[in-house]
Amino acid sequence: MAAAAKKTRGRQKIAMQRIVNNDDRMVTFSKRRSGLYKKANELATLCGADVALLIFSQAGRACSFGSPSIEPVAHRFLDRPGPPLPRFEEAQRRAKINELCQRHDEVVEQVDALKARQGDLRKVMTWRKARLDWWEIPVGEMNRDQLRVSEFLFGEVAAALDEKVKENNYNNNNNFGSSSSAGSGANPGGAGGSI
Amino acid sequence: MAAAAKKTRGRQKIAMQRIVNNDDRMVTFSKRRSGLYKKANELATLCGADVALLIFSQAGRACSFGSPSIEPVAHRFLDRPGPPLPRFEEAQRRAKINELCQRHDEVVEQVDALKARQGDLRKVMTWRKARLDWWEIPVGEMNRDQLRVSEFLFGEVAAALDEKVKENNYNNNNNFGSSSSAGSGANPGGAGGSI
DNA sequence: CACTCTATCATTAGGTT
DNA sequence: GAACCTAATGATAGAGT
Repeated sequence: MAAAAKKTRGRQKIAMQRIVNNDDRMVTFSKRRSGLYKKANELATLCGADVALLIFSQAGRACSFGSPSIEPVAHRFLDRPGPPLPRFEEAQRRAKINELCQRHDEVVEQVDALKARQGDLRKVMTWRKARLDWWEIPVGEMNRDQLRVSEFLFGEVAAALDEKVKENNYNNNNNFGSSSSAGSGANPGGAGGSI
Repeated sequence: MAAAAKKTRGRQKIAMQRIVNNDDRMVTFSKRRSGLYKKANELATLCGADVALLIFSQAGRACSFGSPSIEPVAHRFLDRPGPPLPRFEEAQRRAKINELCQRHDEVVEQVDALKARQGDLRKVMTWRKARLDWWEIPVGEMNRDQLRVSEFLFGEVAAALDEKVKENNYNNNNNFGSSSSAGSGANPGGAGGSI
């Protein structure tokens, strides 16, 4: 019988040298940067390591990834040898992030399971309702942990939103998941939110 | 003819959580660190980017990779000259935001797909559109309800925890937090453990 | 430890929408 | 750009040396 025509050529080997075509290079940069973040996060998660990753695109745009975060790790390296940093709060924060990531993965697994079973929407609705109820708890009735969660999350959200709004002033792309920084184009003077 | 016995089991999937066994964890650390270096180098080569990678093993050993080298890239990131932007906090905050938002969007995506498969596509689209609109509103102009919604959206992953633990009771047994983080079973009731 | 081997899993180049 | 797809390439877990 006739061989079925392949739909795509699949992944092709590329030479390990600068990609000449601008579009291809930018696409590859974006894809591989995400891949690098993922790998870095996996290393931190699996091995309990602290990882900081700084990237400057060829255009000069700064991107970063850090576990637990950029600054402590970077300074820990740059300031060596020096007085050891107090690590208690860092550990605390990192534990939060890590557990959040772990639980996120569990959520993904659960969702996959639900998809596989096809048709148990009730659980999802229950799940979402429960989440809503959680945030409906009056502040006065929150316990200490809940308050801490609220403060932490909302502080981050507010900051991120603020940054995002600035970006939207000159860029239609308001995808919140983008890891791009504000970039130099938005703030010629450098006074803005660019890293 | 008789099938030859397989010599090895090949690569096996592992859970994305801290590797408990010390030897395995160290081996994985070494292997993946090398892999990360290679990936970072490929990103720098293919895309002409400057990359700095700092790693502290759990034992506190410092490792680094840099293209062209560590210190210039790191300082370029940490020491922004001139403009009044010595805000390291922003950098670390952004790193966390990016990571969390990417993961958040992934989960949202899963839920969207699930709902769409149920035939409720219209609601999903409406919801997503509304969600996009939120980002257009400056934080300072948000009313309390909008802030609460933003908080909810961002905290979706974290807030799912409790329900997730419950669901695990009849699906499969997950034991995360085997090391540093708080155990899951310890706080079944309500947002108890830290994020 | 570092390196090999191999089967398997994960990532991604190149398209398409 | 981002999301999705497919077919390859690439990375690596586990075991052995």
